[in-house]
Amino acid sequence: MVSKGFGLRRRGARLWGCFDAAHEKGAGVPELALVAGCLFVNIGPMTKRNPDLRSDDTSRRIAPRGVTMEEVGRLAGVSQVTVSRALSDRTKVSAATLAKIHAAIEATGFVPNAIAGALASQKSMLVSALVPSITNIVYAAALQAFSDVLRPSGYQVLLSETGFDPQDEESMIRAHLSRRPDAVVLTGIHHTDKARQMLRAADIPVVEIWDTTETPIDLCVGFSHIAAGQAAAQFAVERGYTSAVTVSADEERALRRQSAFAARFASLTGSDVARIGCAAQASLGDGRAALGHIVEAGFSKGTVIFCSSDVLAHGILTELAVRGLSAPGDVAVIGFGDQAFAADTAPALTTLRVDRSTLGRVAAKALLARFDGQLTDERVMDIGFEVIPRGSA
Amino acid sequence: MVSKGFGLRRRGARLWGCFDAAHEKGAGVPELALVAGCLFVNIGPMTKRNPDLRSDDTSRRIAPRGVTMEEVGRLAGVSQVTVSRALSDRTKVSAATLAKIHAAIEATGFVPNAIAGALASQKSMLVSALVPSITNIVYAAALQAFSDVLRPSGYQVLLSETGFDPQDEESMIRAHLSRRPDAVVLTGIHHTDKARQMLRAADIPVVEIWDTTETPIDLCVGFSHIAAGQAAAQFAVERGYTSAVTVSADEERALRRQSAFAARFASLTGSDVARIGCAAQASLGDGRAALGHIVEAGFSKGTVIFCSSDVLAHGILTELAVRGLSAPGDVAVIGFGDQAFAADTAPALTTLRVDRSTLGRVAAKALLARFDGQLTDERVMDIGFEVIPRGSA
DNA sequence: TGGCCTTATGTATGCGCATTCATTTGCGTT
DNA sequence: AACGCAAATGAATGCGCATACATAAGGCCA
Repeated sequence: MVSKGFGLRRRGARLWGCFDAAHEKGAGVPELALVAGCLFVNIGPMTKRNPDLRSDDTSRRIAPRGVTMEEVGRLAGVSQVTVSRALSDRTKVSAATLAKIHAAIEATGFVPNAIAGALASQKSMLVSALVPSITNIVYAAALQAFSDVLRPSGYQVLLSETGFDPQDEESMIRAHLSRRPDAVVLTGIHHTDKARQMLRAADIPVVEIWDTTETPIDLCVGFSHIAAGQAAAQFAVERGYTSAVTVSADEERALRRQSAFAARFASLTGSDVARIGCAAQASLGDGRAALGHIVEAGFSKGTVIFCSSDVLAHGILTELAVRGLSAPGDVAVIGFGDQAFAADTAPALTTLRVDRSTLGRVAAKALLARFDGQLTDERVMDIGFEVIPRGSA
Repeated sequence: MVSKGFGLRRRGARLWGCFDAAHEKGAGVPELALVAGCLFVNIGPMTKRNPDLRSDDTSRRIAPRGVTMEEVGRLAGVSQVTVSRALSDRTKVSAATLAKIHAAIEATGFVPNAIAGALASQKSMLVSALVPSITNIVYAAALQAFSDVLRPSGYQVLLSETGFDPQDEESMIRAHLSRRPDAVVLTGIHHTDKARQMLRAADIPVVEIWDTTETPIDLCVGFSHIAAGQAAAQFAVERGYTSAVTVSADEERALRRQSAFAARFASLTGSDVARIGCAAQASLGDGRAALGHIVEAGFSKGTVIFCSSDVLAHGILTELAVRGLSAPGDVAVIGFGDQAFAADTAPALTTLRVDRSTLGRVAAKALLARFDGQLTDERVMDIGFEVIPRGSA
């Protein structure tokens, strides 16, 4: 089935133009190159600090270090503080000084050391985000919006995948907290007790996203999966479908939607709702296979299939076409998420839209408000969802 | 088209079980709670350091700080160094001491401050990664594998999106370098001069991924997009197709594959290859539209369509079905990427596979080797690709 | 002219940890 | 008993920056 060999494999590098960083360190900046070239011998630990020698106390320095504010200041004829001030608020130094400092920065290629800044100021300008999977478009899209809102304010997002296991999440939380983020974003509302305890002790804003709860750790931005499942059932009944099957990924929130759909549909129509499950990361193939099961089990006229994701629904549509069936004529299909492709399937997919960008944006803005000292009484933000009726149901 | 209102919007939070972190700070740890509760008055700057008072020099401290090694040590009856040692290498302290330290850590909820550690050790244990888009599955998948390999060694990945503009990438690089990462991963081989200069000055490993080049900044892991395009053309010709159209996203690497395909196909068959373009983030709808253009322009028997991504190819297949045409009977379709759904389309998609996980893994292992002091002569690693013949061509 | 405020800059300090060197203790050896 | 050595621990130091406070130089008004 597979033909190999078109690609080159493990070709050794040809080192044309090869660059050796160590040799060019400080190039173009004679003053610094000189310093960098020095080799200081170990003169032993100083038994007391001698202020007069402080700036020359380079004992034990063997390897050249990066450019510091100290060096930039020396070049500009000012002290380290002035450089710091020039960078944090240009109005705090005179125009002439600012110009000299910028020139020195340009000449040295100075890049501020945010680690030192964070240690001194107790602000890391880092926000931790933990999601089950970055390859899942729904989390990635929310994070994209989240980062885009935070970035202009100088925050960077430290991202990690937790999988779907709270225990793994706990150890990731610990790792993240060691970096002293200014806030933490978690996916979902189920976390270990230990995790909640560590987060409380960290005493920083925490946002739980993708769900709502009456008992948030701190802030919460999401929507009700139960309401979503119920809304889909309501919609299906209003459209006149009298029988339903659910296909769901094995993932907590998806299962909650599935159950809510099934319960509401059953209570409205009196008919039992069959359930089909598949992996947590459901694929197009899973959807196709699910329809296979449904067809083989036999289904009545007027059946609707509620899927936990648009990908599964797309698989259902694909398999329907392959079998010469069509939606909604033979069976109706409802997806979830309103992913980019949902409007372009054939037929176009009826689905529930959750605005992932809004989710990320709202979470980010809530954090910025907190950083800004604003105390909101609104701790749980429900971004809702919409039923998007298209051709498939 | 859209029915709204099923979701609850902006519901105010009910603050049951509301938690106020500030009030519980240090709860369960009397010793620390006591310290945390103290309010130190400003006694002015010390004119000289008094070693005897050092540990009590908490002047100006108003807000309680986090637990430190110092405090853990105090509780365990040892010094800060010993705590540090216990955490970095448990064999460096006695078993009894280790136990006391662990007990103290447990009691205080101590989480090491990686910022301070990074400043002291000049190792941030952070690797920067810059990709055009995290919502693009191909980058996300590679990053997933990349992180998974680095994590066991204690490294975290700091991720940012650059879009497709080298200028934006440059400013992101600057922001990342300020965090003093231990390595940087970039997408592609086109970067601004300033960016290359900053990276050289940083004097850390740099990996360029998703492409190959004769002149890497440092390391390079990817494959040849030109070879890929040529391989697809070769395959198409071998399959007997005599006419070709290319559909490509407006993105540098995709365009390079397109050009290589077109050139090789033309040289092998003597026929001109038409080109259709679409947005950088090509969608299913773009693929459908592209087939619309192709059909309306008219196409001959034996035509193959080479797409820059599987998504576009999927769109082509979708539109073919809608128009009552089929692949490869009416036109053949070749995708690129071998995404998860490619094997499950109808017909299954013939495509070029690039192992995204391998890409990420190889890049990560190359970095670990460098961190480990291994100097490789192999700076460019070509992970190749494979043509995956399925039903569509 | 003296006092006072403002602007611009410098000095001193410590954030929390890793690291280097010094010290102590315990034990075996001659 | 004196010595040597290893294991365990402590003291001192600084990483690079932000911050609090101190100081200097003008400008303004009474």
